[in-house]
Amino acid sequence: MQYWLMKSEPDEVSFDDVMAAQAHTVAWFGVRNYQARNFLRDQMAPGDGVLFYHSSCAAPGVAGIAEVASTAYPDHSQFETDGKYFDPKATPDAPRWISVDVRALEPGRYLPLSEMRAMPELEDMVLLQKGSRLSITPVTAGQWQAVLKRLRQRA
DNA sequence: GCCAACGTTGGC
DNA sequence: GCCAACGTTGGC
Repeated sequence: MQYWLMKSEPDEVSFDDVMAAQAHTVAWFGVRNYQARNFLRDQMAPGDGVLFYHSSCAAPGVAGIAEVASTAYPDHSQFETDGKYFDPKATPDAPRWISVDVRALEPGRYLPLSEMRAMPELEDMVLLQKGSRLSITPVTAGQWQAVLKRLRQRA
């Protein structure tokens, strides 16, 4: 069992959007970075823990707890010729980009980035390293525990 | 394989 | 909107 932090722009897909979706589950598509793709393809497994992070918004931070809900499969959006995620070099026989399904489990107290930066347990978190901008980053068990503890504190 | 130019991310 | 940091592209 591994843990991850996955970034989403709440204007696109917020944690509440996923909670409201059928079975609290959505396809995670649109990852167009090879390192993040490789995490999806090679390392993620159903049941892995996911910190659902809101980026590019007024108060970035972790909005809730989710889990990986499928094995990896080709990202449909790479074949949609009219879509912004279309990749002309991808073919159904040789897909480039990968999706997994993500299921929302538990909304938390919103944990802002500013507060995360002040937590000594998160000092080494990949998300918080200078220049880090990967949309999917690994989280250690210790970091996971520290974040969950905060998310579950009463508001 | 190098590297300059360009594009994107994302916090502020 | 700014800008630092990083990734990708493509000429050579």
